[in-house]
Amino acid sequence: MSTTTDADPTPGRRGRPPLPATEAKILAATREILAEGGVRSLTMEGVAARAGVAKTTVYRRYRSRDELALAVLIDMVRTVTAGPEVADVRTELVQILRATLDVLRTTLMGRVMQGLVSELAVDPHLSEAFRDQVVALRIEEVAGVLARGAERGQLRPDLDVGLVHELLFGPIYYRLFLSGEPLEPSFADRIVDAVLPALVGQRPL
Amino acid sequence: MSTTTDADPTPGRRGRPPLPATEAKILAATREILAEGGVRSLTMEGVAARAGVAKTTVYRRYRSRDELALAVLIDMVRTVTAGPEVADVRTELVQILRATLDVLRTTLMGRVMQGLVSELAVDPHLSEAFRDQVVALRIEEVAGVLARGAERGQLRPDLDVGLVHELLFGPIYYRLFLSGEPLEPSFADRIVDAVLPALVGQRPL
Amino acid sequence: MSTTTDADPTPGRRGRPPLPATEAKILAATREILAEGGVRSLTMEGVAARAGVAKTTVYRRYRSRDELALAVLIDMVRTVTAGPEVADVRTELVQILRATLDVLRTTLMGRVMQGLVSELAVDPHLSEAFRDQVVALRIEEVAGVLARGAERGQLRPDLDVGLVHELLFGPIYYRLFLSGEPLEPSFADRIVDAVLPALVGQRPL
Amino acid sequence: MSTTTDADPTPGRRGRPPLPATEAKILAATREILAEGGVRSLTMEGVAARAGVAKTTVYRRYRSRDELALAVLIDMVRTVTAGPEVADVRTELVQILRATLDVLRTTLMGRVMQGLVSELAVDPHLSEAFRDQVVALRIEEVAGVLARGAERGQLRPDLDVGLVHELLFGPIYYRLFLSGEPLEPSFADRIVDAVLPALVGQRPL
DNA sequence: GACTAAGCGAGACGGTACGTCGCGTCTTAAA
DNA sequence: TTTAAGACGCGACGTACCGTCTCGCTTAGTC
Repeated sequence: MSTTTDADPTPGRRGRPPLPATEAKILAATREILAEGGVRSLTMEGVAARAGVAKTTVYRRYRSRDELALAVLIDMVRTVTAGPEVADVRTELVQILRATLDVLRTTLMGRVMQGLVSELAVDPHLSEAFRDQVVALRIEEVAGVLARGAERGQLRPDLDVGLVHELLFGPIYYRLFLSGEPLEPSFADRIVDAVLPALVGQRPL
Repeated sequence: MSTTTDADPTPGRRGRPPLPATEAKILAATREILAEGGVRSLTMEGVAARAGVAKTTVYRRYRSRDELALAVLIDMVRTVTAGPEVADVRTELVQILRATLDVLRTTLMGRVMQGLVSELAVDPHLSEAFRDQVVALRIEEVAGVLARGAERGQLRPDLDVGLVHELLFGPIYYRLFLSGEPLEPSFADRIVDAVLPALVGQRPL
Repeated sequence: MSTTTDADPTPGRRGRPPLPATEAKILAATREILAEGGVRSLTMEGVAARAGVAKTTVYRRYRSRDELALAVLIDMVRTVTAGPEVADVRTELVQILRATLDVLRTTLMGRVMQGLVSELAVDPHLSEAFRDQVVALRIEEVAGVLARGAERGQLRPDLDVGLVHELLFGPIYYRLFLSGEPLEPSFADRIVDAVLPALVGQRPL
Repeated sequence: MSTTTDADPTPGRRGRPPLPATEAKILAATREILAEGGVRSLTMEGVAARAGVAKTTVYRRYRSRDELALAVLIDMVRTVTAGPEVADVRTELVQILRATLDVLRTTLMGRVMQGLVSELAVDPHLSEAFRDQVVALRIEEVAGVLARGAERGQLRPDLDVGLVHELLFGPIYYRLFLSGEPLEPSFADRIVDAVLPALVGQRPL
């Protein structure tokens, strides 16, 4: 007998449930198109065709091109795993930035971000989703490092996590979006070295 | 991408000369549309209609939507004037960043940049133009400050201008594009305070 | 195309029987939509929504939009009652035509016919049902009049009922479908007066 | 020198004039589709594809499916020529009706009419165009016959042309739309024979 | 009283066509 | 030669309905 007290997921749901295969086909098609031609070539029509799915089915799940692209992006973020915890603040920060640089340089993530950033900057709904599901993770990591650093007495205890996060990641995205400089791993070290002195100093940040 | 209004003195030219008024009408219409609906609503067709000009006329001057937007953007950058030269490195840097923050916050520049950044990141032709005509100016300013600071012995002499520039401006554009935090003037101080220690320290940047 | 509400006495039937209320709700919704927007706006989806019924439920009863419209039409025809039998051929014919004019002018019947005629003309299945259940009734009436008139010696005995029926009703539907002239009651008199001389004359019709 | 007083056809016209070839291709494609599958299968998309023309180009000329079908229909009506003028009323009327029957039976006209009639009955814009460009011609013919007949003393002089026209053509369209009886040529004779007595008699019609 | 077949709601799904927007090119007449 | 005007082929948009198909629930009759 089943345990009748188990919560039935969405109990009153009616109607035919969405096929999980369809979802997967759409995301796969989107990823392929993105890889081949970038965000410029991403169209709802193209995705539907490539996925072997009706246009209406795509629209039923993603109300816009951007929402779809964001879904793929978030899907990819899941795979990014945090590095091991070490005792040294500098090493930890470098690890975090390097992981970000690696993802942006070696996966679709960079191209998708480039194509998505204009929408992200303009559409509040989209940017909220992005911040909640992507940025928040990175901030958490930085917050953890700062907290541990402060405990050990290596860092000032009154640091503004948001600001530190902006100082660390800002240059990376600046390169991705505007300067076009390569996102080489050593960039992580240079950023951390530039910001770290301020994190230990006396003058309030 | 001709944005000059100078008279072209080509002697052997025949036929009707381009009306200078037309150029102005197009740029004005573009600016208005940009202000009202952002880059999303900027279309060649709309610009032509609003300017009371034929579509072909717009195309004759700007080969694409992006080229047109960039022309407006560059047109606006001209108006940004450098602050006065002072003896203090920190003050100079803060002045530079604050000027950038002011322009992005109070003029169309911010919205235009948000709308344009995806194109800028993707189109080499466009990004080159942007870097040559916009970024280069800012780097020059920073380079000047660093040089004077080194002369006075306030700064290390071996600094990488490009890197410093990225550290300073990165966080600002990060806010503009991704985090959505306000571009308040005090942000300039906080950035400079965070980076400055590294510019005077012993460890190589 | 079951339009009967009679209890189906099939003995071996199992499962839940159709709710009679559902049938009524669907027909009512159809009539309303027809009245408001004509046949153009009649959609299965709309009917289901308006009736508060699932699309599948509508399809289970009426396999197409036209079948549904025809059901409503036939439902309405039932209400048309024949006039009293009188001794005068002319009066009887006028009565018949006038009843038709009245129904077409004052009820939904006219609009429904206008919307349905294209389907009626093209779909053999549909037109057969229409002729059997609607036209046949009118022909019967005319046949009765002609027979009684012949018995009394008022009319030629060799008349072609089908032809007479076409001569009488043709002009009415011509107005309804093509000329747009009003279907006023006096039109009945004028038609009968035009056709009657031929029904009594010597020359074979 | 040109005669400056000559009326220049649409003198102030600007822009590229519509290609006549395009018009022809669209109408040809429409005719083909109509012939193959009837009005049911007539779609703007299909017409555009078959004509090798952009959908927008079709819409630029015909704002709806019905307008397009009507254009083809009117185009076909042009080709119907009147029979020779003879001294006998009956012969003339039979000629007219027979011509109509022939066109409806042997050309696309019948099928198009069947498909179009629902729209014709409902859309005032459409029905007006149809009456002005198609029905009016037939009424003119009938009017001519009646007038000449009255001059010769063969017909009553006070006949209502509109009514006579409805009596003559009503039965034909009744067959086309509702009864499904064949439109054989002899039907013309039977109609005329049925109506003619009333046109010469004493009782006012 | 349990089983079972149908009615029924809901909604996913693959489709077709819709009518519109904007693109970038072209052809024309006027300035 | 520039300009205004507008036709044109094209690609994509987002929506409306279509008719079919699962689902899970409800409601009978039959065993």
